[in-house]
Amino acid sequence: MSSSSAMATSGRKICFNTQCKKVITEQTRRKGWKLRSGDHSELCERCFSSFDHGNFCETFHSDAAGWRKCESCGKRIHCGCIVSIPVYMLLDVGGVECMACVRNSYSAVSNQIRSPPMALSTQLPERSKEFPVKSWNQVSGSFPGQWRHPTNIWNSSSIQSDLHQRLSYEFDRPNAERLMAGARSSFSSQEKKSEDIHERIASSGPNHVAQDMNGENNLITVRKGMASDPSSSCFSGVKFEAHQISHGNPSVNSKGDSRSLLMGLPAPFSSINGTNDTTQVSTTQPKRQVASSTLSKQCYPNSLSSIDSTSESPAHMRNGKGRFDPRARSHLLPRYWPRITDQELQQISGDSNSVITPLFEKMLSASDAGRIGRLVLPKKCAEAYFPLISQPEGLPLKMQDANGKEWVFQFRFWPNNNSRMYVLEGVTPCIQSMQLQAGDTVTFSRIDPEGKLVMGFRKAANVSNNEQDFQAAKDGNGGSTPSDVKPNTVDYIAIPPLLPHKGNTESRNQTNAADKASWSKNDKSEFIQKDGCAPKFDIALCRRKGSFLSSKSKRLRIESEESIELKLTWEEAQVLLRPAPNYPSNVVSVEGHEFEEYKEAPVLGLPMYFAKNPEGSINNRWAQCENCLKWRRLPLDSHLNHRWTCSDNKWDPKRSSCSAVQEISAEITHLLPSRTGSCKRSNVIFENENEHENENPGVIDGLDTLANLAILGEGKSLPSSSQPTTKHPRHRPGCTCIVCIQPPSGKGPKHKQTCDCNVCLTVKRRFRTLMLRREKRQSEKEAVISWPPSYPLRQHSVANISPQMPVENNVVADVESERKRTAPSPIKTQIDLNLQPEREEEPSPVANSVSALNIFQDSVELEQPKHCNA
DNA sequence: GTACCGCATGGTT
DNA sequence: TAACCATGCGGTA
Repeated sequence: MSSSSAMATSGRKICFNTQCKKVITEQTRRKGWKLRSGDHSELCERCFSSFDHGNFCETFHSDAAGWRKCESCGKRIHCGCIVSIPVYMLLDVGGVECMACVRNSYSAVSNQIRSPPMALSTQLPERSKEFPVKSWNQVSGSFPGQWRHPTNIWNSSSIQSDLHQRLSYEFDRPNAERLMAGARSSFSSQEKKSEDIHERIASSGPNHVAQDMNGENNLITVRKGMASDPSSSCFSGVKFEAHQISHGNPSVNSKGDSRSLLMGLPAPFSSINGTNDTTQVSTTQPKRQVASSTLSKQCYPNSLSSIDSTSESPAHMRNGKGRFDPRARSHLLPRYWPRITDQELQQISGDSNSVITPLFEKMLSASDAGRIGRLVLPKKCAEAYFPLISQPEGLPLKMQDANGKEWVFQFRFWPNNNSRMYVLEGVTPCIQSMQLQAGDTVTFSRIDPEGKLVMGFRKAANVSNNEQDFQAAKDGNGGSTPSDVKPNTVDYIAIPPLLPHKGNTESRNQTNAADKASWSKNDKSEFIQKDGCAPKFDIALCRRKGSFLSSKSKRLRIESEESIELKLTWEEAQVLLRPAPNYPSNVVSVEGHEFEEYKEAPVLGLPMYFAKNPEGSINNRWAQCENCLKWRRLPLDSHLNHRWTCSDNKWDPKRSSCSAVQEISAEITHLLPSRTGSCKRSNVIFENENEHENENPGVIDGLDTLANLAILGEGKSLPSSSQPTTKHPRHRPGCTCIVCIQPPSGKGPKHKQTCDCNVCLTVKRRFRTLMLRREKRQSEKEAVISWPPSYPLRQHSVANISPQMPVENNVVADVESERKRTAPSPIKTQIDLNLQPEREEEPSPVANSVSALNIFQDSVELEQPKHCNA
């Protein structure tokens, strides 16, 4: 530049290309890339040709640094050079993409999402195919007087930023925050301003929505719509810009620069001018296109049927029968976005040539589907698509169902908090005819050109992958009532504890049990599993229900036998949680409760078992390969990795491969079936592998620890407080829970019958509950379980009694004998590891967490009565 | 006593 | 904090 300038006075310049230095004259110089000063580089013809063909950098900078490859096509891009700035885009996910690929990806999306009859598509020649990557030389014209890296403008990491800037330019609103406040809030805040627009739309009927959009006077309408909804359809913005452009200098907007054109005109509508050469506009097209592309995606994040999914693409995408109303969708909450499938559209449209415009959908709430016969309509939907009503009485609204049957509902509203609450009255017959219930979804569409409203439906149980519920769960309102969630209630229950985030056993228990407690206080009848579906483990649902159940809404409180069962399953699952490798867990004590805190998401591992021989002594350890699920016999003192597979079976080379057959053993054959079903393990001890990693091979859950210490005759010294405890798996040194505060079997002071210490109270209380449960279950189990056949449970239990322990401290597992006891002895019972007696019956989170844990522990312990020294 | 109507309340976003 | 909306609830037929 300097050299060029220096020679300017003489009328001769040298080529801006430092590797050229050719003298150029007025006749031979060509404008190259834009400089930071706003001027343009001046090139000789040869260099310009290279520049114009897009290979300038390859020609002159091939040895320079800063070369990268297009993530899509692999084409080399000189990202470290001002010359190449316009020819690539920084990807949000990292990396770069050449404009050709950007264009292609945009075209694919654009072709999918664009509604054919867009207003300006007829006004503007669609020249999106002319995507002159080579023409980036003209980008400079877009930024007079300032240096702006295009990527700063277009390649922001967030799509919203794209929109942000774009809208801020389009509407000349420097404070773009106003525009970018988000679809919801901004629309709300601007709603009053745009009310006139809405009134126009609403008063003119549903059809006029589209008409407005397509009308000649759409400039104001769209513009206001945009102003009212900054996140609104990119199409609106597009049209606005195109409109503006079509009526004026395409390169100059109201601000007097070309940014409006630059920002707003999407590729399909680009190159609209005839006066300026294509390249002048096209220099911004690539960026524009990307912005539009990403913007489009942003505008329709869940338009599964319209963009992302080919299988569910709406009919109009293929046969032109249906189309979405992008403007309208943009200002609706996502949960109301219509997601009508081909099938549904086909059903609605039949064989006619009508155009179906899905308007919105709504998941039926309990009250919607109830007998009241009122379907609450989302306000914005009602105002956008249904006729304007000024009186609360509203007006009758004809609606056709998917079968062509016509219904008449009363469309009305109630004044509510200075607003309106729109309802459709008289929907009960229709809903009943569709056999809809809470949780199902009704869809509203419009058939054009008749303008007929169509009400379709989608059964919740039929929703693929429960996306709909996800939406409802995510959005809260949509599926927040107990009956709403009927079809997937189990999912809702199962999820929260499964979230493998930083947490701990007890806190999870608390949460879990807290939910249970709250649910139990509510309507159990609402909780019915649809179609008798068994509870499922669904990770995807985990996520959504995690957020779902985090809600405090009492509407979500549900209880059922199924839920309890699933919670138990979760309780089991907790034991499978292991700290992530290299991230040992911390244990913190909060108000006397131990919390295991994972620094990283814990790993779900498979359990290990200690198999006992008929005499009750542990003779083998079994672990399950996490790949092939085969059981392998391990030494008792084996130390396992966090994720144990057959290949880790160094103790048995023959079975150190998943291909090796599983060892046939009576232990394992009895072990395996015991893992499934509601019956808990029989004669196996469930061990948390994590505990083993503490190098305590004998560590077994809770009382198992104590019992087996006795069984194994470990009259060893007590673990010091500084040593890893051998107590409850979830306990660590410093734990003050009831288990940890008491001495191991045979140690410490003995408790008298009248002792009312915390431990004894716990035992008393716990025993009562336990025995009731045991009594209930024992009859079932005795009919099924006979391990070992020659050693009935009672004998086995007795066999487990440590000779070290005082008789009165032993647990006698004989249910019959226990049943006869009216007052449980504090010294002839089992210990509830974490129970706080004074809270057990309270529906507090803590109490319930304890209960939840105990249920699981009980289930484990039921056939494994153990000793305690209370 | 029941069903309906209309508004109020409060949870959720 | 405001808006939305699911549902509760009192009044009335």
